[in-house]
Amino acid sequence: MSYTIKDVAEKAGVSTATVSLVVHNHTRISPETRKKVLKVIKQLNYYPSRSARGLVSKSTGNIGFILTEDHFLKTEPFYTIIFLGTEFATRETNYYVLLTTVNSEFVKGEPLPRFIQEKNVDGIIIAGKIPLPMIDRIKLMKIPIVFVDYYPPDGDFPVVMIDNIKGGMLATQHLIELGHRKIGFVGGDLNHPSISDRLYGYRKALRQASIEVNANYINTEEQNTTKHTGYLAAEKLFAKAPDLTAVFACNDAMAIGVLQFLKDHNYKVPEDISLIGFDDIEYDLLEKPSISTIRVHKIELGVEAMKLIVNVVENNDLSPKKTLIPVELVIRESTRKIS
Amino acid sequence: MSYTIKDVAEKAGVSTATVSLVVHNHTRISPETRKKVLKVIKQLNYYPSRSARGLVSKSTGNIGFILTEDHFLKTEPFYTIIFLGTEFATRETNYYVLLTTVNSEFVKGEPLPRFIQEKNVDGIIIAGKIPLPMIDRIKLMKIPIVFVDYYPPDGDFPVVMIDNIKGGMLATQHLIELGHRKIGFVGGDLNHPSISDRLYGYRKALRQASIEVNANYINTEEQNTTKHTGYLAAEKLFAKAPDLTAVFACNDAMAIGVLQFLKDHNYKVPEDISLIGFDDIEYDLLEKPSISTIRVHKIELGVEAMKLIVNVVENNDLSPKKTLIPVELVIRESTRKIS
DNA sequence: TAGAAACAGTTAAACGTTTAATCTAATAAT
DNA sequence: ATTATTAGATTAAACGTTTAACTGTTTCTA
Repeated sequence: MSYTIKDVAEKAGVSTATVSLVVHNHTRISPETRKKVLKVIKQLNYYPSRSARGLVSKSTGNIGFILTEDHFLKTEPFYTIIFLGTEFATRETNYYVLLTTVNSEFVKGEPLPRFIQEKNVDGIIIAGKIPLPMIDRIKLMKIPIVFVDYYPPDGDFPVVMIDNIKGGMLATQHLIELGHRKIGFVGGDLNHPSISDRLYGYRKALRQASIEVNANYINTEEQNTTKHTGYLAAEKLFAKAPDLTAVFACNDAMAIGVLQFLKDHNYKVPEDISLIGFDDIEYDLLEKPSISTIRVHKIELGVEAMKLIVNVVENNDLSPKKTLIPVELVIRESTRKIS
Repeated sequence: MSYTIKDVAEKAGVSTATVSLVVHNHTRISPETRKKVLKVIKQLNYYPSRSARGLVSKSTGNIGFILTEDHFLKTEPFYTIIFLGTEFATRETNYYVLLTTVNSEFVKGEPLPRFIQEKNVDGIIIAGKIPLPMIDRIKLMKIPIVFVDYYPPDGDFPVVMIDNIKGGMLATQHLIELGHRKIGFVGGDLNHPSISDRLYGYRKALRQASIEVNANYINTEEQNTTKHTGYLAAEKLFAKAPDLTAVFACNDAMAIGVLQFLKDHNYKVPEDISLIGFDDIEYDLLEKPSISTIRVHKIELGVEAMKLIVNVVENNDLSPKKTLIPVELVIRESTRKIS
């Protein structure tokens, strides 16, 4: 076994309490004693036992990370990168992240994730949309929660969001600056704040440029945001509005579907139609033309979520903070000046 | 706070020891007592405290999962799915998975992942290739290890591997059955057992079909297996062997690179050249033609790895087991009968 | 110079389990 | 009828920390 606090105490000629105080940077310890103890700690390569610590402090040192299986398995890595961000952030802290996926349909009475049942987490990060009834159940457990890239309509939790409105505006303004006036919007589930905000940004940019918002230019019938639904949405959109010169898709996956539709129907991108997406999924397997997009710093979403939940857990700071992660326009090959 | 073993004991009118024995399915308890206790446990929704348990049993209940950052961020989800598999498998057990990424270059003296330093895991799963010096350092910590989709040249650890030889043979045989005789192989780092085994399978299939193995048909100069290196490898391959009618790429990412090269050079797939990959990355964003491949059950790789490490941890079963996960041929649009 | 205050460290209880050792009562063996 | 065995339950120590309360010095204050 490893060394314990007792070993350190003996070797340093102090009590275990002193060692503990040194480990916790308590002020009641003289510099010399601190130095002496720290030296022994280093010598023995001592690390406090999490179990012992947890037992007395009634905390686990774990943060739970919940997302739906769909989101995890999604072909473009988005939420997994956010998860990686939380993992990065834990390195600055004393926490560990426990990931679990949940079903996107929550059957009433279904058990909650094991780490919640067993109360083996001090706090929870929920990434992306998960079923509302599940959120209600989790709330009952009285474990602090922060949301990332989603939040439920009611209840005010700390939240980390992409600056979606700004992103929607940037994308639309980019197209406007290129001379486009007939700009389509392809979106998914408007109950998702990320998507409705992107649409809001689109509208706002148009209004600011004194361009009328045309309902025929907007398709938000699809519930999911995949290549496939992007294709379908593009079909409907161009059936209604064949005069479009540009399309803003609410994420890259849909943009790729739109692109496919355009290729299949002999529109040239960007010659005939300009196309812009959102998310900047880092996927080098894609073909030409590369798609202009709004870059989202996924790692940072995770990092901020972790910082937020740690703050809640440690300082019991329940003020429902909302952190916005900035976005940036990335111009690639799929957008160009209107001809 | 939650209820403790004491609460259960009191309410059931027994000692805490009895409750503990019931929880552990010990035989020394009469059926009536067991029933009584279980009822109270359910009533109070009691779960034993991990910390308390860990303290006395000197175990953490955690399994560490290590992979390189490159592998995590890899654009095609492969190792992340394996990780998800381990998470699935934990649901049947009492363990939790702690993931950490490490740098693919290990600088001597660099600290090990935190969960190793702090001894906060009972066992470790290492996924994919990681630096050998790091493995040596980890070995010193005397924590059980299993490898998945990679194993170091020396040392015999329990290991979960894809049935790469079989896969290599299946892919090659498929091409042979379609009438191809001039079949190229595009590979990466031969120090990786997965890749060398796929090449071995390729050779074996050719020999079995009495087709001479032509060194010009094989390119394994690239170290990485990406779309980009696939493209480069295809360039070199076709420079040396312009008469090829089919290519077997050692993974799908490289296959996509090869496909790009072929498109750029006016080869039609599958009319002129048949192309097959390996891995079956589930990525619906790709374009036509869809690529035939060898399907790998990634979830199962993770599940088996978890089973293996739990077996090692709980039963101290150190026999270096090697589990092979079966593969299957998936025929899509990129392969067809030679014309 | 007495008493208060500040400083630096120690003592010991508590956290919630597990488990070896022990006890008790019932049953079996002689 | 006595002893041995067994089944079923309990007792109590141990695991490695944290921390409130305490002790003994030293330094300050009036």
